[in-house]
Amino acid sequence: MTAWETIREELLRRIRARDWLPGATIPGEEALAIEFGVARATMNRALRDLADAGVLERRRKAGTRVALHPARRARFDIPVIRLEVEAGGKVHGLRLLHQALEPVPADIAFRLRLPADCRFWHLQTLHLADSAPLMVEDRWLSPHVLPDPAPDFAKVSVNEWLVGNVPLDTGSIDFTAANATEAEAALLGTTPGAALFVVERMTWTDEQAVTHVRLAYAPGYRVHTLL
Amino acid sequence: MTAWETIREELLRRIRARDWLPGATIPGEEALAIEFGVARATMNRALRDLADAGVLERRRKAGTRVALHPARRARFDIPVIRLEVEAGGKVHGLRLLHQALEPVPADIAFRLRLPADCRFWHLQTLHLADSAPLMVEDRWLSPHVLPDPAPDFAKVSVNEWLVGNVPLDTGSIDFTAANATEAEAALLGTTPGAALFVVERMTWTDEQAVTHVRLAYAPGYRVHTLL
DNA sequence: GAGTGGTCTAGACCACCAA
DNA sequence: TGGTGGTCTAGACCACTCC
Repeated sequence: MTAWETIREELLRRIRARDWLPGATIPGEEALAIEFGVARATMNRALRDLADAGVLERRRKAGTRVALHPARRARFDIPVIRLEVEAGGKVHGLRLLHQALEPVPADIAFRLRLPADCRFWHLQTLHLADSAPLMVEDRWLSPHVLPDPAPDFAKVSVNEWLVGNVPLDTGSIDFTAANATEAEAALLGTTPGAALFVVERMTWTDEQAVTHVRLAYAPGYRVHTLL
Repeated sequence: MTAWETIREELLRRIRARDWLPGATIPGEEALAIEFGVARATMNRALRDLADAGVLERRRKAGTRVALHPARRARFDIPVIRLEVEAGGKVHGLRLLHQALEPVPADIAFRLRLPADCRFWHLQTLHLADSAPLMVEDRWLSPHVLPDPAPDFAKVSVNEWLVGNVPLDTGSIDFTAANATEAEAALLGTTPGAALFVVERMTWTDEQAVTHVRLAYAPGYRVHTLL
């Protein structure tokens, strides 16, 4: 355990032991550095780490306070389907179900900040784990990012091709739930109406929409994060 | 923009422009520090930030490499229901539906690492936004953490009482989807079988299980994160 | 063993913002 | 406008791990 980690644990202990109450101002960086016998930079590292985690709130002049609602932030690993499947000791499979240039539906065009009447590649793919259906991917992909002989998405997952070939910029991820349509249920081997965990990702590069993808997972799937 | 942030952006630009390919080793900290004309600590800050974000992978002796699957990690704010409701300009309401000491169900006891035949407080609460049902909370709470005159959970949300009064330690969050039971549907004003977004949190303090809570949100709810 | 990143120091200047 | 956190430097030693 390094010095700044040890200090961070001690600061956390004081907060959890309620030596420092939520909302209270704690001593300044310099005072704490002297108390713990370290350089200010080391104390800064510990304090900044707790501020990043949402445990402390820091402002110049105002000082450092204990957050009123601690542990408000967490990290999670964005699921990468192939790695997830292979981590479970299974083989990842793909089945490209549909690929065509089609007008982007209005709601998706709006969320991608696209003008009306855009045509994107519409791709539907079934992902398998050891031949068991795991997830249905419904993607709208800008034709402007594809090279002239387009890649064969029956062999390479669109996602993996993108991360390897298109410089991504900004993006967002949403998590929600949806009832399985009849088509989804048939593909995933479940019943229509079953609750599916849905991930929606959008990405832009250089202000240009690249892709919108909706991943609907078979029942039982869950995202797990430690605090 | 500070120096280390400027450097981070330039490093990101090189990665996205494919000057540095995924998997490739990039120059060492010291070499880059010289190139950018900054101290090694400043360069370290930029490189460490990208490694935290999952863009770079760093190992002693082996050097720094561009990650094969960039942007694999993201942060999100753990939803705090009352704040979320109030951020939407609405009033957060509570209705305590059930409170009793009951044996913990086997599956939850197992996940909380509890011995068999434990009795916890079982609390069911309906959360409202401007009197519209928003979320059903089903919680198992260790009786050991409550003071003798127990708090009135009809007035204070259990969650808010906990973060204010119990030193929390480790925990986990899961996201999944579930079909609404008849009881849930009635409470949330939807139909049985509707797909609900479900958050499950568990917390321990000092190796002792504190609580297991399952939050089932009304249809339409989503968690949103920027990348 | 040797090269790389990880940490730490003592000091300095700066940016922000509450008083 | 002064106090606080944010950043930066030049240098040092250490810890890990690949060779």
